[in-house]
Amino acid sequence: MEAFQLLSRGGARFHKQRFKSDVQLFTHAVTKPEKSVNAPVNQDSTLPPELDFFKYAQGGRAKRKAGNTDPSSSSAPSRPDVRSKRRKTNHETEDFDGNEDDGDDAPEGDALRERVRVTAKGSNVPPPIEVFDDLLDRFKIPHRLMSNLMDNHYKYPTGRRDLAAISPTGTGKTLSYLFPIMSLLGAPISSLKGTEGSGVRAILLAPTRELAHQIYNECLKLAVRRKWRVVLYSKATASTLRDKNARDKVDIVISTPLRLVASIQEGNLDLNNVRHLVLDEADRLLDSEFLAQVQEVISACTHPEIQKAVFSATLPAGAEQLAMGILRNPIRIVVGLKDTPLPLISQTVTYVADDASKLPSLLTYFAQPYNPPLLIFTSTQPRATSLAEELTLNGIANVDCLHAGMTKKERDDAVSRMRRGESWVMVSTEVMARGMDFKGVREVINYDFPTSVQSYIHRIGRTGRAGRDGKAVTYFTDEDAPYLKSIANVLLQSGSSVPDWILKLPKPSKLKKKQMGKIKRAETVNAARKIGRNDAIKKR
DNA sequence: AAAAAAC
Repeated sequence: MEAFQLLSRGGARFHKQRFKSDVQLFTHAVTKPEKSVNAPVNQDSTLPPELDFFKYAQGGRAKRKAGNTDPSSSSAPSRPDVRSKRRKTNHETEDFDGNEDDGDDAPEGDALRERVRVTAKGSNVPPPIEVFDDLLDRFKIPHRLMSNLMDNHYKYPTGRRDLAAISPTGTGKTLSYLFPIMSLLGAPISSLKGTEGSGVRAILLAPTRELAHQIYNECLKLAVRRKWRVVLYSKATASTLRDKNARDKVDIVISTPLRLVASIQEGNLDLNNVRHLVLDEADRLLDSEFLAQVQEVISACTHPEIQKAVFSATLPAGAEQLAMGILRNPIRIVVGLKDTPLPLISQTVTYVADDASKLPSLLTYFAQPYNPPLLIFTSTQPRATSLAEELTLNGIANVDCLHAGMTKKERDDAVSRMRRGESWVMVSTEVMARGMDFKGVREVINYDFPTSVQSYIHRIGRTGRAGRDGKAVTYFTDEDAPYLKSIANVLLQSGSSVPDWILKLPKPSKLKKKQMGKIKRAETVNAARKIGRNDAIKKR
């Protein structure tokens, strides 16, 4: 399977004239690299602003610890300061390796990858493309697909290669797998007269219904004016596909894992013709609650030529190991730095003492002018519901709520209101944390402290998308103290500043964390007793 | 370390 790389995607507005001049600039910079060596020009200035996801990176990137766990850095003889690496050209890097070449023999694409901070590993990694037109030269891209892409205002390709792709939030991962898949499938199965077997050829998995739906919408945009059958898998669509003839006309299925597993077990779905399997938000799909389901889907995909790909902005070591076990001879691509948010997002943390002080703080915030729409995260469903009610009672306009305890219709309606710009304040749980792309969101508030670094990175990644900047505020209480430092490190790595005293916090020992847990539990039990909820105690 | 999400 031919693999290729996309480099970056632009936002919603598209001016053909501007696009042209940007492309010329871009190409110029690549064909004459020696100029950029001598000239003290920041190479990044040749990037169109939408593409420069790291434009505010100066401060923070250098602070990343030398001993970071990113394996992509291990090939360097010593770890140079990130800031100087950023200005370093391909030539300089080679001198560093003792290579006397003037760079002309460097593997094609290395300079480009360096400039856009993409690292690629694996055998026979094809050179990246830098504009979509390069695809036409190197691959057989159906014309309709290409023109549908242009009609949808995609400006630049983004980092992608089949198999393991790690790229920050809002950098265009969805397109980077949809486009190659649709291109490689070539034509809808209904027009192929059996040459490609029968049955669905691509499965896209996502951890939430909302995300699956969003991927579906993106997919439909690329399928305009072609007879693709793209199915957003649900109870309803599953039942229309009980008939094998109907099933054989389907090209792409987008689903959450459990829905798919249910159909497989009922014998109402066969995945033996699947050529492309994508795990979006892979680390989430590979964590313990989803793992068995995902493995069942994978083992149902029996076609020998299947290409599997995992995508996420975060991939902790455990998840990566699982992923590597699933993938065959994978290429691993990292855009920017793994497990690090974009410097486009300016992050702050706010001390609020205890839970009771959170609402007053938030209301103070709302007393000042703010930039809707706003996304607020809470730790539980009831807290999301009650905070939304509380805000409405306090006169905040157009407050909405979304969590998985609501009905499908309620959830769908909430997302549509958000998409139409009718929600100004959306209070939500982890459901909204990953993948969701609401273009206008300029600010995220973590009302409740996130339960992991990954959760933090994904939550704040709802803003700062497609090259726009964003703001993220995180409330923390005394109880959150043991986890504060790990989040503070994330802020530092991505260019936001952190008060000194937080950095001086001792690294919490496992014992201390345990004690905090016990205190928390005791408090909860006491609170439950007070309101006579003994059932709540038993549950725990 | 822990809630949420998946049917």
